[in-house]
Amino acid sequence: MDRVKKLSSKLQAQGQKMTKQRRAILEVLSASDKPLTAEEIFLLVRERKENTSLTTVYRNLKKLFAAGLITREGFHDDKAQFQLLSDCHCHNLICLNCRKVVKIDECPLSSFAKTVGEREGFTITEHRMELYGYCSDCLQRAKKE
Amino acid sequence: MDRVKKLSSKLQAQGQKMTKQRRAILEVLSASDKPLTAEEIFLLVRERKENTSLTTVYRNLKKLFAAGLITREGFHDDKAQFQLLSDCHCHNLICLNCRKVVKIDECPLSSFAKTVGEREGFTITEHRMELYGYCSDCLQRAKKE
DNA sequence: TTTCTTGCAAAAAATTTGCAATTAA
DNA sequence: TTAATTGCAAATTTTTTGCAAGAAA
Repeated sequence: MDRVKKLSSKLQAQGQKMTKQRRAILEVLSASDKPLTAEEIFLLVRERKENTSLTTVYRNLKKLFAAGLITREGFHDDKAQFQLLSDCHCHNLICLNCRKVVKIDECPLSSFAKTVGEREGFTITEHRMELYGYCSDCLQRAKKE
Repeated sequence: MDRVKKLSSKLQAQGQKMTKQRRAILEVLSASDKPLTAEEIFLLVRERKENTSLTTVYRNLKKLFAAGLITREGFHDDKAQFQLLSDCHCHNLICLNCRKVVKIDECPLSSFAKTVGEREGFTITEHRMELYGYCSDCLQRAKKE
């Protein structure tokens, strides 16, 4: 659980306390290979026999987001979904069927972003990129049906 | 308003009817240079003296999304935001302060996506990329303050 | 006509807030 | 000790649904 420790100190560096509930959220997110909704996180924390409430989960997700530790999106579904921001700069390849997430280490965007920023007069601070498609498992299953 | 017509026929091709309310939503989205929430769309449609209700806006956004005409995201804010899917394959550069959106025509990702897909055993059907930063106006204003 | 769509009111779901009690630093 | 955090209950906000009336093909 080295990763959770790193995140903890990042939080504490911002003057926030590390509580059982917070650690549990980070651990749940860290153990998940796909983005989770607030409610899913709440249930997973409970499964680990940690006390918490949905309210607390919401409040903490908000803080974690503001602190830049997690990502928030609602692209392919109705509810907001949260995910740890990986320490490496990397991107995701996401299966539209099973929502499996594969990390991609390469990033072809850094130089591209620089060029575009200069041309448009922007100071570019971040970017976001995801690839979507179907993983081999889901494709095979689809063929059999 | 050629763009709206194109979108209309795409909808009708799927067996849906073209109503005043639907056209108004498409026009509002088409005229906007940034993603809008359901409520903003509702208010803008009303400003155009078209009858509608929030319910109708929600129902139509859902259909438009399912039909692949619009995008939905909740990345930098709390509410879901909607935007027309541009007919050209292009990406956005978004100012984190004023939310201005600049279209970028180039896309360095097609060949990248293909390579990664083959390596990971995915059939990649779409991708998503956005650049975020601060536009020159916002930067200058920030300096003056 | 026939089927899809609208708008209202009401319901359900998601998210936030007030406040007293608890806990980490 | 003290400032941040929790959990409950209640409030708010966002989104969805049932149903009768209205509009498009």
